[in-house]
Amino acid sequence: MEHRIDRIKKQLHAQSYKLTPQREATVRVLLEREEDHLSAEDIYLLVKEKAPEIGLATVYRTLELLSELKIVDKINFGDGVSRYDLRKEGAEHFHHHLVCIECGSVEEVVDDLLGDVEKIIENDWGFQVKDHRLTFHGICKQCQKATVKS
Amino acid sequence: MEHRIDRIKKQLHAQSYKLTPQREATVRVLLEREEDHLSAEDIYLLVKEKAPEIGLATVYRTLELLSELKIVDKINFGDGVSRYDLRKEGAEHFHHHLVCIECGSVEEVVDDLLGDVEKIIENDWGFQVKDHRLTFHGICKQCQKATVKS
DNA sequence: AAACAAATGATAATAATTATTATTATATAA
DNA sequence: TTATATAATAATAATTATTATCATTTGTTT
Repeated sequence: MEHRIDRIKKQLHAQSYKLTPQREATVRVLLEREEDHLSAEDIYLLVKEKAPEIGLATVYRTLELLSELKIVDKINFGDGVSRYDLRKEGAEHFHHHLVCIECGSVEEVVDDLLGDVEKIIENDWGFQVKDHRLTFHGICKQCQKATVKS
Repeated sequence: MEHRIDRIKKQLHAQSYKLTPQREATVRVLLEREEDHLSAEDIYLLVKEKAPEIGLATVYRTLELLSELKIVDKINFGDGVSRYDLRKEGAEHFHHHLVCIECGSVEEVVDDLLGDVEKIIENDWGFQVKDHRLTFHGICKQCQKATVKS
């Protein structure tokens, strides 16, 4: 964990931003809850446990900054809320998501499955791909089992 | 166009909803501007030209209804606004989008490029895919040319 | 220590969306 | 056809997420 904090610190410094205590507390929450897809409000409440004096606006500002530096990805699953997701270390692209329409669970797919598709987009459409967002909506393993049973 | 209105009318009736004049006006706007990706506010203003007495809430309600019936897809490109996109006739899945990070233009990719990827998701993850959202962010043809010139 | 810039906290403002409510249109049953 | 239930609507209030403002604090440089 400290290693990753360090890396993020360097990424910030490279653009002459500092890792303030508030920013560090926010990053720590993101690291601890890496599997989750937290909203700004969620993150705010969790950061408050570590640093009760922090303001909501600071959390938003920090997330915005981390977003610009591609340290986190801002994603929206269709409810009106933005969620923030740490990029895996060294990952060039944003990972994919499987959203269950029954139970609302969100699973991450880290493999990049879009290599071929991106080639098609670049060759046939002349569109230079920089990043992607891919989300599948469907029924997760658990909910499939539940349906069979009932 | 009348043919497609008719189809939508039937889809509504099948769930015992009616195609009221307000709903029809909304659908007509969506059909006329099929290539665009309009926000609820955009649609409201356009519908008002046909039916000036319509209320914004009705447009929202209509779009919500059409969304549930999978007649339109609600999509969010990262600005805080939901956009509404008619499904192509007979299309099983939502089409893909190419969003230019320079000029903001949005291009549609109607071909379904995800067949193989969906198979992987179903086989390896045991996730039963019902629909997908795929958006590429990058630089469109026009902006690439512009960059070379300058 | 003085001066400057960056970052923060508190809170006001904004924008998108949803809820409420009274009214109107539509369909149904006597 | 008229009475009655139901669905849909317009207007607008309320809510929610996010952004902007601004006074204060922190940290850095000279």
